[in-house]
Amino acid sequence: MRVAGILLVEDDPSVRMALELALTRQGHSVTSYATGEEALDHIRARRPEIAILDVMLPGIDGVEVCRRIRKLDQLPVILLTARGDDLDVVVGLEAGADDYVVKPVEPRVLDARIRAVLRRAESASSDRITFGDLVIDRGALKVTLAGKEIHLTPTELRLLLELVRHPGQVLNRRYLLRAVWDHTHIADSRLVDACVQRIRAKIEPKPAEPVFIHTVRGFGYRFNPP
Amino acid sequence: MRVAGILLVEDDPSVRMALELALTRQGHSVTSYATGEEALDHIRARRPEIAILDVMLPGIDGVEVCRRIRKLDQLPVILLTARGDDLDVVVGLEAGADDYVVKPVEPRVLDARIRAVLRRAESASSDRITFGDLVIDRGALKVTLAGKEIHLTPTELRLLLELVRHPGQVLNRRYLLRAVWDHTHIADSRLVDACVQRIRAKIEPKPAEPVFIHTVRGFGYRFNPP
DNA sequence: GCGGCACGTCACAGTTTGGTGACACAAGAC
DNA sequence: GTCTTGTGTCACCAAACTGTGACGTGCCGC
Repeated sequence: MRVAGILLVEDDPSVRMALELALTRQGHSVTSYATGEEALDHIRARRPEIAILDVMLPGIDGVEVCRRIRKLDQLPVILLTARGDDLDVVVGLEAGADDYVVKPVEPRVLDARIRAVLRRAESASSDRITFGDLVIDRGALKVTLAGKEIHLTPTELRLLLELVRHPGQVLNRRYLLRAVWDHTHIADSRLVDACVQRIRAKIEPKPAEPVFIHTVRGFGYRFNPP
Repeated sequence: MRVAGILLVEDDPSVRMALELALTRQGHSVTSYATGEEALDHIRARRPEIAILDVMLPGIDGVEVCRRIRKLDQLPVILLTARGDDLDVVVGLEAGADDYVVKPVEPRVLDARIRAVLRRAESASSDRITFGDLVIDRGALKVTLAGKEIHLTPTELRLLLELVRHPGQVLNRRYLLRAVWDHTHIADSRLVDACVQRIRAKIEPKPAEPVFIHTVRGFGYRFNPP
C-alpha cells in the first residue's frame, strides 16, 4: 500500500497534534513542524511526498513556504486556511498550491484531498490521460476522440485541462474564471458557459446530452470519467 | 454486506478456476479472463470494482495491464505474483497497484486483502459520506440511494448538506434559513418545511416515516444516521 | 374529545439559470 | 490591406427551480 510521508506545518499545537493523530490513523506517516523555517530546513532530509501548510504562520507564512518549496521541487502542497478567506485562494494558487482546504477540516476530508492530490501528482507525471474514447495529451497539447484528432483553441484547452485536473469534482464558475482566465473580478458573465459549450460541441458525441462535461445546476461543471 | 464485482486475470486454468470458486464462495461476483487483452476489452462493459491480475501473463503482462487500467480509471488493482519476486513489487507499485499478494495464496487471505483495498478505495475516492444506502459525495455534489443517483436541486442539496454537516443534531428553522437561504429576517414561512418535504420525497423510502430527516416538533429537523 | 398549534402537502406562477446562435472585435497570417 | 481564427458579449428561449399561501393532517395538553 502506498503510504504518504506527510510534512505538516501548523503553529497551533493542539490543531497540529490533532491533525497528526488523525492522519496517522488514516495510515499516513506524518512529520510536523510549528514554523516554516524548521520545515524548510528539514525538507531535504525527510523527502516527504506532500506538504500541508497552514497559511497563517509566525515568521514565513504558508504561502511563502509553498513558494520556496516549489523552487526546490515538485512536491505537492495543500494549504490550510481559515474559513472564508477568499483572497488567499488566489495568492495560494499563484504560489503553486495544489489544493486548498478550509479549517476546521474533518480528517476524512483532508485524507481524501491528500489522496486526490497525490493521485493527481502521480498522473501528472504522465503526459497522457485517457477517459474512454477521449485522450488528452498534455505534452503535445493534443486531444483525440476515438483516434481522431480534435482541434481545441488555447482557451478551450486550458478549460478542459482544468476540469480534467479535478475529475469528478464540481468546479464553480468563479473558480474556473480565476484558474483559466485569471479573472479576479467577479463577473457575472456567460464566459465559462460559452466556452464549455464550445468544448462540448467538439468532444461530445451528443452535445445536448453530455458524457464528459456535466452541468451541475446552481454550482458549476464537473468532468466525469465515463 | 458489500459484494464486489471482481475482475480476475490468470492464465493458468486450474489456478483461475480455483480462485474463482473460492472468491465466489466468499460472496464475490467474479469474472475471469486468461489474458490481459481480453480483460481490457471487457473492462468497460463489466465495470468491476476491483481487478486481480497475475503478473506473469502471456501477451501483455499484469503490470502493463495495471498501468493501462490506471489510465482508464481509478479501479483498484491487486497483483498476484510468484513467491520471492522482489523486483516486481517495485515495478508493480510504480504501475499503481494497490496491493501485492504472493502465490500461492489462501482464499481467506486474498479475501481480506480485497476487502481492505476496497475499503481504502472507498474512503479515498472523494469526500463522501455514507449513511446506509445513502451516499453523499460532497466533492462531486452527487447523492446516490442504493447505488441509484438522486437528482437534487441546488437548494435541496444545500439544505441536505447543512443537515448532514451536523448529524444527530437538531437544527431549527431560523438557523437553516440563515445557513441555506441567507435569510436574516425571521420569516415564519413554510419554506424549510417545503424543502425538507421535497428532499424526503426523493431520498426517503417512505416519506411519511422518514428514516434520515426527522422532525423534532417545536424545534426543527435532525439528520439521523440510520 | 376538543381546540389549538405545528407541521405536511400541493399546485402554480414568477424567477432564475443555462443552452444556443449571432455577432463584434482583436490579433495574426498572408 | 483582406481573410481567418479566436474570444468575449449579448439577447433570447426553454427548462428548471423555488417561494408562497391555502388547506389538510396529526399531535399534544387539557
